[in-house]
Amino acid sequence: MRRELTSKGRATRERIIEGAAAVLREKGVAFTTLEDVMARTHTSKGQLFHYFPEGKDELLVAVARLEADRVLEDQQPYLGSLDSWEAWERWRDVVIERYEAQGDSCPLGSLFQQVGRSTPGARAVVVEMTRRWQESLAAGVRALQAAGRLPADVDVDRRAAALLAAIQGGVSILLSTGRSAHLRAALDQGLADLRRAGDGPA
Amino acid sequence: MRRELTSKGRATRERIIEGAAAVLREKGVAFTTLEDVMARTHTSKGQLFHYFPEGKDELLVAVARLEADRVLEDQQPYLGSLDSWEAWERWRDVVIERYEAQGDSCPLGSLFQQVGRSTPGARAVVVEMTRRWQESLAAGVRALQAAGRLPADVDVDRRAAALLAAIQGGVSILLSTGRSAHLRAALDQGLADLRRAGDGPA
DNA sequence: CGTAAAGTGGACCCGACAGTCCATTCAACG
DNA sequence: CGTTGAATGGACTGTCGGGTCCACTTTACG
Repeated sequence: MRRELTSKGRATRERIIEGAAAVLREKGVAFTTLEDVMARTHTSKGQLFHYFPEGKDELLVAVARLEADRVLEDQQPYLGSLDSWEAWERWRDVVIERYEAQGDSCPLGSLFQQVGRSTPGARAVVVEMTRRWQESLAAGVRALQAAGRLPADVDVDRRAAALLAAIQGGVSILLSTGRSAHLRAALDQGLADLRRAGDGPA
Repeated sequence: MRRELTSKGRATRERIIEGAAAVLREKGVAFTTLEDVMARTHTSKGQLFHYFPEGKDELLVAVARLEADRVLEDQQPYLGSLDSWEAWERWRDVVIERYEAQGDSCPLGSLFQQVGRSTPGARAVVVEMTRRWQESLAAGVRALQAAGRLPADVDVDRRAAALLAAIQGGVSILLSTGRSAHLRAALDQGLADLRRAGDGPA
């Protein structure tokens, strides 16, 4: 089903996705039109539909995929070695800083919220993304266990799921209220509790 | 600025808001048109703009306000007396059940996500709603303290904020993936941790 | 070269939908 | 009653924006 693309073609396609991602980050899914993307990427309607025959939805999915990869890749340096409490705290700071910097435009949050329900394939991207992110967190928890800083009976998956939910919830609230207090609280509390699971009883 | 409304007028206004809320719950903000609302409520364009001169946005804010009240009112029986662990668990079950039943249509979530950013007054509604909800949770935590089931040095506000974020995050993930596992995990874990803060060190 | 396929530009179409306007009906009240 | 303002109905407008189409240009390749 994939058309052949020359190197020029691939470049243009890339440019469109990147540009669309930028526009989406600035204006949000709801207020972004194809014309916006065209203006930003110096392309024409023809090209847009040449590279994304299914139209807007297909483009959005492509952007979602890009942003998803980017978010994870972005955190990889921190997510990759969560084997000490200091590492976890550094990670937490990065997450908070990142989202505060973005202010109230979350490339993924809004994208998922809006696109996730409309198209069928889009939801798959979201599910996959969630799975990968949670898996990274779970790996971090396991690293703590391996390092002997956390007892073996901690429910790793539940912890990871709860942490992911904490981030999402904090971001969600940040997006709609403009305040990051909840994100902070959720992560601080989540980490503190995880830590207590180590020091505490058990 | 408020026009005089006869009793008939007030009834119609109510009917419009209720009907709009129903439609929004079913179709989501993005896909709901004024025509949908008109059809559902047996009203005409004229009436819509008669009662909501600012147009769609004003109507959406009205609905958001209604739904916000409804959600809190709905949980009040449980939120109101969170002075035992059993009460907290009952509350958690109700929350999960409620959201699972709604499936992937959250009257508030999507409403806030979409409306919250567009209009200025809408954001205020969201902030207010967040504040009230968190306050209810905080009251519950304090009730636990008062009942001697939780040490006094627990950071009540942080706990409440984290719990709220957990709910929001869980719901957010439920909405975009269709799975409630994260909501469950977040609430279970949050409660377990709160409980441990009571039994545990300290 | 030449020709076929990929790439590019943009005019055009059309449905959807928010919002306007006015004519008509209804109800309160002196 | 009659008149005034609220309540209602719905035709109409304008715009926005996704999607189609086709003419034209560039690139790949024998």
